[in-house]
Amino acid sequence: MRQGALREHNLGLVLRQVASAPRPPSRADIAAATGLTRATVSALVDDLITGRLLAEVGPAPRAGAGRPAAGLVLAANGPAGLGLEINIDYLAACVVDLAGAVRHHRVRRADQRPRRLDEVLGELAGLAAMARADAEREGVEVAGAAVAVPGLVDASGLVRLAPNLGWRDVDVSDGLGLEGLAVTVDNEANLAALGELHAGPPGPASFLYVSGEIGIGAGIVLNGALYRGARGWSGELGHVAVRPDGPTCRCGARGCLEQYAGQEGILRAAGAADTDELMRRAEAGDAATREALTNAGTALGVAVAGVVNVLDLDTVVLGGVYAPLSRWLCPAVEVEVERRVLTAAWSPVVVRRSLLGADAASVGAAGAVVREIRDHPARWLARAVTEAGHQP
Amino acid sequence: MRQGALREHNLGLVLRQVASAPRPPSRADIAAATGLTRATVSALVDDLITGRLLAEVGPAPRAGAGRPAAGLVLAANGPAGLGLEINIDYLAACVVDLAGAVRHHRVRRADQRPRRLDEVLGELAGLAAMARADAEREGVEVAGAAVAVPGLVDASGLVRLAPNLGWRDVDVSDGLGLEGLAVTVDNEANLAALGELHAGPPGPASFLYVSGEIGIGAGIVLNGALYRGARGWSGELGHVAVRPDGPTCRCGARGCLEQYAGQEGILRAAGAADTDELMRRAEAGDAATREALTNAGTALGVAVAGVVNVLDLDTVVLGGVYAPLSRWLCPAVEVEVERRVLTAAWSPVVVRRSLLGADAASVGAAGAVVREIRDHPARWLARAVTEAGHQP
DNA sequence: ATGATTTGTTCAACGGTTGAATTATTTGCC
DNA sequence: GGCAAATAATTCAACCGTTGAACAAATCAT
Repeated sequence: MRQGALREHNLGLVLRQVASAPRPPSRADIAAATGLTRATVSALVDDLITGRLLAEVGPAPRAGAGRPAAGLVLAANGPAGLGLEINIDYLAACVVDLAGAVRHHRVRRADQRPRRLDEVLGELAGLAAMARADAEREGVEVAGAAVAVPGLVDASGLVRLAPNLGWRDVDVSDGLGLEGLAVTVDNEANLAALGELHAGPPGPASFLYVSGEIGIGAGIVLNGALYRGARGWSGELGHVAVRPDGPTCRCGARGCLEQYAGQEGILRAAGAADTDELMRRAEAGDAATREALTNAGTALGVAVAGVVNVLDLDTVVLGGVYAPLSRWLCPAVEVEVERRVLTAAWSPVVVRRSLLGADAASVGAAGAVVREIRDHPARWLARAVTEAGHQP
Repeated sequence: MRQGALREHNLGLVLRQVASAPRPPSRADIAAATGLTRATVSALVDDLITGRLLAEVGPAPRAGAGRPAAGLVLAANGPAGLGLEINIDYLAACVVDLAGAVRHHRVRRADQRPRRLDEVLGELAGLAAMARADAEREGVEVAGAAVAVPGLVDASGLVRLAPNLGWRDVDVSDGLGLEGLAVTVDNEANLAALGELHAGPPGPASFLYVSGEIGIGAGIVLNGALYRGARGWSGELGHVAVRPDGPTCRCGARGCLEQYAGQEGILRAAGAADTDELMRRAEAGDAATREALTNAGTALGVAVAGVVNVLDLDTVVLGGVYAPLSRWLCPAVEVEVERRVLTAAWSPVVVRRSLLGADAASVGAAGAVVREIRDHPARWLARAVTEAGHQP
C-alpha cells in the first residue's frame, strides 16, 4: 500500500524541482538537487512527460564540453485550474496553467447585493463556461475549479455565512454547470493568500494576508502552507478588539477593528461616497481623508502587531481595497508594528501591498487547483491513463 | 536514498499506532489499522523489539476462537528523555520514558534572580546528574535532554534574552555536564504546550497554552504540532495591546497585556506580597483580590479572543501561575471569549486550566525528547546497532 | 580525428513490501 | 478426547521502485 506512495512522493519532488528552478533544469540537474539517481529521475520524467505535466525544451547552449542537456519545463498544454470569485461588487473567472501563467481572465463589475442567488450563480456559470471554452481553444484542459467567497465556508464547501451578500447555508458549487469537474469552495482571503504565496519567490514563507473589504478578513500562511484553523474559520481579523470599550460592532462585541478600519468606516470618516472618490481625495491631499486613512492604518497596525507578536511573522501583505490605499495605510501600520512587536528590533517586519492586487483571490483559486496537481501528480497521471483507456 | 525513508516512515507509523491504541494491540491489529500487511508489520515489530522500543505483554484473554494475540506496548526499559527547567523561582529535572510515564521528578525552589549564572547552571547540573543516576537504577537509558528557559531562544539554542533572569546571549547547554547527550534548549511556554499536548488524548489538536509568570508567554499547537514562528519567537502574548493608550510597558509600547494580567500587576492590584498570599486572600473571599483577578481575566480574555478569532482554536489552556488561579480567572476569560469570538456561537471555545500545572514545562521537555525518538525511530535503531557493535 | 566531458538510457542487483501458503494456538462442538 | 473453525504470526517467492555501474550519445578542446 505504501510502495506506490514512494513513487507518488518522488513524482511530486521532481515536479516541484522543475517549478522552483530558475532555469529549465536537465534530468541530471534534478538528480543532483534531489539526491535521486539519474536513472530514477529519467524514469520519473518519462512518466511526467507522457502524462502531459512536463515538456522538453530545446537544448540550451552550454559552456564547456559534454552532451547538451534537454531542459525541462512545466507543460503549458497540460492541466489548468479554473478560478472563480464572487465578491460584493464584482464576479471574476480566470484560468491558470501548470506553470502559473494566467491564460484567461475576465471580471464583470456589478453590485451583487441586490441580486438573487440564482442570478449571481447564473452569471458566474456563464463566466465559467466562457473561461473553459477559451482554455480549450488555447489547448489546455481545465482539471478542476475553486470558488472564492467572502464569507465563512465549512469543511464540506458549504457557505455558512456571507454577511455582506446576505447568504446563509448556500451550496455554491451547485448550479455552476461544472458537473464533471472537482469543485472546491473557500474563503476569499484564504485563496488570495495562496495567490500571494505562489506569486512570490518559491520556497516556504510565513505571512499574514489582510483582505480589506466591507469586512476585514485574513489568510494565514505558515511555513508555506495555508493555515485554515481547527474548523476552517481562521482569519477573522476584523473582530479583533482594538479598544475593548469602543463602539458596538454588528457582531455584538465592542471596539472591533472593523469599526475603525472597515471600508465603510473609512468612507464615513473621510466623507467619501465610494473608494474611487476616496482615492481621488487622498491623491489631491485632502486633510480629512488623509487623517481618516492614518487612523485606519493605526488601528490596523495595533491588531496586526498583536498577531505578529503571537505568530512571529516576517511579512504582512495588504490586499483587497487596502491594496490601492496602501500608499497611505502602510506607514501608519508600520509605525504601530515597529512600536509594539517585541522582536521588531532583531528582525524587521515588512508591511507591503499585495502583488496581485484585486485579482489575488481568483488567481489564487485557480492556482490552488494546479498546485494540488503539482503536489500530487500521481492522481492526475492515474486519471489521464484511465481516460485514455476509456476513450482511445 | 529514499528507499530507506519508506522503512523509517513505517517504523514510526507502527510505533505511533501502538502509542495511540487504547489497549496493547496485536501485530494483526496494527496491520488492519495502518493498511500494511501482517508480514510487513511483523518485520517492523521485530526491528522495534530488538531495538528496545517495543515490548510484548502476555496474551490478553480473547472472546471467541483463535490463537491469542501477543499485545505490544512501548518499552518501559528503552530510551527515556531528560527534561530540565530553569524558572524564576525554581529549578526542576525529570525523566520520562517512551510510554510517557514520569520515572523521576525533582524540584528545587529558590529565587534564581540574585544568583550568578554559573551557580544556577551548577545546581541544575547536579539535578541532572541525580536524574540520570536514578534513571540508570530504574533500567532506562537517558537518550537526550531538553532545557526549558523563560526567554527568547534562537534556532541554535542560544538564549538571546531572558528578561526576568537578567540573561542575554547565554549558552545554557554548556556547563550542564551532559557532554555525551544531545541537548536542546527551548522556550518554557513552548515546551509546556508540548507537555500539555502529550498529556491529553492522542491525535491532532490545536490550542493556545498561556503561561502566566512574571511575563506572559504562549505556546501555540496547530494540528498536533508546535508552531515556533518564522524565527522561533512566537507566543509573545504579553505584549499584545489590550488598550492602545494604556500605561507604558517596559517594552516601550503602551497598554500591553502584561500590564493588566502579569503576575506583578495582579499582586499590586490585590495588595498581596506573593502568589501564596494572593491564593489565601482569594480563597477567603477578599473583595479587592477577587476584583483584581477578574480584571486580569478580562484583559487576558480580550487578548485571547483576538488570537482565537485569527487562528480559530477550540481550546485555551491556562498554565504557570494562572493554573492555581484558574478558578477565578477562567470565568472572566470565558465571558470575553464568548462575547468577542465571532464563531463562538457555532463552536464553543473551552478555557481550562493546565492538566500538568507547574510541571508542564519540565515534563514537556522530557516528553519532547522521547517524542522525537517515537517519530523517528530509525535514528535510534541505527544508534543502538552501532553502540552494540562498539561495546559487545 | 581523437580524447575528454557531460547527458541520458539500459540492466542486473537490492531493499522493502505484498500476497498466498503454512504453522501455531486457542475455542466450540460433538 | 477429538476435530473443525477461527485467529495470530511466520515463511517465502514475486513484485515494485530505486540503485549503481556500464554504455551509448552528443558536444567541445586540442
